[in-house]
Amino acid sequence: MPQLLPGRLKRRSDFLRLAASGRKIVRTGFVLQALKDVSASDSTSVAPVRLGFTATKKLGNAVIRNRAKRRLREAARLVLAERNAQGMELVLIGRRETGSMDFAKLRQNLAQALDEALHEVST
RNA sequence: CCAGACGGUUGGACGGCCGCUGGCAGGUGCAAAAUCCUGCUGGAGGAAAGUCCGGGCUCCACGGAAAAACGGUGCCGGAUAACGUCCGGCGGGGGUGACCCCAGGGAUAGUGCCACAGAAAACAAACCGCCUUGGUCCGCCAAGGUAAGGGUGAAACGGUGCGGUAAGAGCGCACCGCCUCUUUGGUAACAGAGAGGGCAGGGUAAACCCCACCGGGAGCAAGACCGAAUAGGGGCGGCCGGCGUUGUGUGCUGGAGCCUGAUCGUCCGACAUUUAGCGCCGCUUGCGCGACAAUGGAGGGCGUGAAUCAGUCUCCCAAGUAUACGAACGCGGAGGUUUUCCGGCUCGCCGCCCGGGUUGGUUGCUUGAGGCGGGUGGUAACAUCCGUCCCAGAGGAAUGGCCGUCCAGCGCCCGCUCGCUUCAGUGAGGGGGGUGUGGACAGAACCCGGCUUACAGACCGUCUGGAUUU
Repeated sequence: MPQLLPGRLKRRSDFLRLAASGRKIVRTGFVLQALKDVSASDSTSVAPVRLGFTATKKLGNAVIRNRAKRRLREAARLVLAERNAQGMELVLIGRRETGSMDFAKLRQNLAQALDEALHEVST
């Protein structure tokens, strides 16, 4: 089946909703918040997975924050390509080690966390 | 070669796989837009940072200008769109020097302040002193003169020397400094020279202040356009609708008025009847005419004061009545709040149209005081001319993620050369081999000119001081 292109979460209200009621999974390199997209659950069309990224000022200056977001975005792109996460809303929050840790490890952690989140939501 | 001063350039290179975003071309679509696919091509900085100055641009305010207030700037000249920036000078200070630093207008407009110490901190005074005179119990005391010396301080009323004097003092003189005037050079800041003045005018304006000059405010989240759903606003049409009160419209009754008619009043009045009288006869109770008057009277004229009736029309809506109306209120009803009660809330429904406006979208948005190369003018900042180039435009915010090879740089090991020295070590050097490590500060957000701050290093040029060789 054709994988729909992932959409983006952009509004502050979306992030707050995920933070309040999403499933929260902490791993080295990131914090994952996942939630089933309620707005699209009853419709017949398949909803694309929606992604959001957060890097707070705690991480450092703009260069460090942007690098953390870019690495998370790339890891998510690779991990989501081999999974079906349709109808999910995901938020990835950068941590202090996101920009410097080994990328393969980051990708592996994300895959595990995502599988766990998918399992939890589906049951 | 060492040490240093100043200015400039640069801010790792190459490749592979996978992505993001702008543009162009082609394909997909009847076509436009959008989407998707393919190819080509562009895609962070010297500070993109801090947001400290100055401008462009946009909106708002404002009649022009000035003043006041507030804020800023502050030697002179130039550059510039402008600046608190830059360039060239001047003055002061530092350095052997190349060079560097300066918040550098006014203290003779006025007000204030100057801690501690010191006798005294700005207006003249005198703690220790020095000198003269007088006194003396020989310790010194009193009066006067003086400001050279001592002491305090960041700073003490020009400095040094000679003369002078009781001791002293710009008291006099010379030089230096200062002030005023004149003059020379310079656009000017200022510098030089001369004359005069015995010297006034302590510091602080990064205290108030004075003077000169500059400044309207807010910012691309400016501003402009398009505009979904929902709610709300306005208009039109259709449909349904309980009761009461009020309101509004309409009809009738009603009220008022004009006009007309009738009634009425008055006048005229044909005509009719009656009558005096007259005429005629056929002379019986016959026929004809018939004044005045009376009565009746068709009809006509006039009449407004009032009244009555009818009608048309107009006006009014106090009252009555009927009817219409989603206009108001109340009741009822319905909806919904899980159920019941109470309370509160909402209430025509449907359709169409209009306007405002939020999320959102488009625009502003990158061709500009533009970059590069060269010529000309200028000591320079810079100006100008010619040629050439188009060089990021995101929007929870693209310009990347991962990997490999290499180049600087740094560390370690092996070997080499030279020096020292107890045959074992130690120091220095260049560069050969191996190996590990490894690239700073930092991310455009409308755009420019600056300033400030951060920064691993690498390279180039000019100059200064020192050493060595010839």
